[in-house]
Amino acid sequence: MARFAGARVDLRLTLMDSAQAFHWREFDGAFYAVLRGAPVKLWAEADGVAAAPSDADRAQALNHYLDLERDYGALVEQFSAFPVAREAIGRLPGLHVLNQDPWEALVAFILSANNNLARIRQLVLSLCEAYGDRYELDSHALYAFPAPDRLAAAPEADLRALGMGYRAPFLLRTARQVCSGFPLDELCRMDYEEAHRTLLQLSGVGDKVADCVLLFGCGHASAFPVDVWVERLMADWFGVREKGRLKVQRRAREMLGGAAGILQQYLFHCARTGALPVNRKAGGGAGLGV
DNA sequence: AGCCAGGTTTGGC
DNA sequence: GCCAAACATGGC
Repeated sequence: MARFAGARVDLRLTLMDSAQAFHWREFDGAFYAVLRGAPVKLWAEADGVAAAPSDADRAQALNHYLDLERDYGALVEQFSAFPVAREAIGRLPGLHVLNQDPWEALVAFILSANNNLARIRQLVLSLCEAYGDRYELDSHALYAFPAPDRLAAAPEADLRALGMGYRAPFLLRTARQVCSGFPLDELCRMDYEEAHRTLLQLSGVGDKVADCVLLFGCGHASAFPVDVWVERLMADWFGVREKGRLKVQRRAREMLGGAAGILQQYLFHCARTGALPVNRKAGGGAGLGV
């Protein structure tokens, strides 16, 4: 068993409740998924996190996946110019931004378009169960994310039967693009602008989904996905009331800098859960008195 | 019944 | 470049 002593990450919040990954499952207080072709179990201990099964490579991979290298304690100081940032960060101790596989983030967030969290999770799990390799751990069946070629070979009607709806052809086209040489693994080495521009070539990927892939799957911490909630919160809490979401994204990245995306997760979660108040109509707000 | 959900695509100016 | 409509599905 591998131990990550002193790890402050809140597993349930980060893996299940923060809407950045959708394929983790919880059994008896532990969290299970297939990572890099092998099933993993994570659970909280008195001082840190434990993982099984364990080997040196896996521990190293998990350390990165859970973003344990980042100094989350420094975030409040880093965003001290924005009182609402302190408020949001303080309310969500242990929320980390995962370093996921870019393909997995890409698939999950294509499915996220104009969709709700419960259904995104259901679709991702269905996709894994239908096309991913099956594993078993602690007598629980676990399914890996299907590789691009597995998805590319699926009939569109079958994807629709799983509930993908109009996103089925997007997913198919993107799977084929990835199979025929799209540089998914090089996005992490490109600068943000180039990586963002490159992702827009994929079917079903617009500005927002591209930013999710960059933030959750490519280590681009400055990527700042602007969805309905973030659009509202940027208007209400930061006074950013630009017309389009891309403009809001640009303003936010200027204001918040290299870790904009990390803060985005805290803000997004507070807005979505109502922990901090936002107006439903974007731009209508009187602001927050903090 | 109608609106909403971590939007994108398409087609018209 | 900006704008509106269409797009599947399920929960409330």
